[in-house]
Amino acid sequence: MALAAELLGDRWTLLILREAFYGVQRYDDMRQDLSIPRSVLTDRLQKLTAHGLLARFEYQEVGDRKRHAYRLTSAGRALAPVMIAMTQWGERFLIDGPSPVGITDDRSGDWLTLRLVDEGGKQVSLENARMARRSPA
Amino acid sequence: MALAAELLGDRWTLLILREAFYGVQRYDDMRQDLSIPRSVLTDRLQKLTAHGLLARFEYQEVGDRKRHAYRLTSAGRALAPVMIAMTQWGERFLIDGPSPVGITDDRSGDWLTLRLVDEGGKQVSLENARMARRSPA
DNA sequence: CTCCTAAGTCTGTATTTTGAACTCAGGCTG
DNA sequence: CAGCCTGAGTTCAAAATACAGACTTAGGAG
Repeated sequence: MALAAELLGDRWTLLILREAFYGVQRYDDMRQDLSIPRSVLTDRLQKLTAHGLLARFEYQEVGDRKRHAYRLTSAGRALAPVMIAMTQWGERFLIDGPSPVGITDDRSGDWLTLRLVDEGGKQVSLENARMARRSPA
Repeated sequence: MALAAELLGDRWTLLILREAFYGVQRYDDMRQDLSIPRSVLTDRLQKLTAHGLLARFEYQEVGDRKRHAYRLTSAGRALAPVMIAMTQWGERFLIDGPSPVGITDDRSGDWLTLRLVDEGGKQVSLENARMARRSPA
């Protein structure tokens, strides 16, 4: 968790990843959406790429030259629960209502939420959750 | 989510909250655990308190004067899923193995994990999760 | 051969972080 | 009661980062 915090813990990285989740892949689109300074965007994209959360790829639109952009890797996509958890928290404690985007099941269309489940798959409330040290050496 | 990222998105805030989840309440204990500069710790504790994630309280050990320290509010505790999600992600992609702390159900002792569930409470895999805009205005 | 655009790099200034020293309140010790 | 100790800060200068804006580069279009 400390390592994850080190990687994600800065003002822009989480927002850049959110853009990536939204499907934004191009430098200038991110820059406009976020109003992020170019040098910082360049730096963060490089770091995220180096850590394997984003992959740089070339693309070419018809009648245009090759360009490159970024998309989430599987490691990047696996951060979805973090995003969802932050969104759900923000909805409850920051804006007191649903945010404009949510998560759905692409088969049923149901809205999805994150829950704690035990080893048998049963849902457990946060009230009953405790931190515990693994393998009490 | 952007608001949550703004609040949590810095190198130290998440680590301070983790300390709070571990039960660390005192300034100097946090400072030692994290090796965080005093001025930054003071600043972050103030911000977290101002935002209602931590509450400052007085305590007094026998034969000692009153001091104060910090503990999580309910809004702070509600961030647990974010911490858990980050920890689970780190376990899979950063350290490739279980981290030294996990979450248990305090009644059964079962280890708990975060899962996406649909409106009926059924678990859904991340593969089937899509971002969607709410109330297509 | 000049213009345009996406994706950068460069540069000088402003803000933040850092580490180290200093403060302050109160109990304890001699 | 003078000085010491400890937890919880504040203050300061130096270093690192972020910022805004100008500049660069590659290739297609006019």
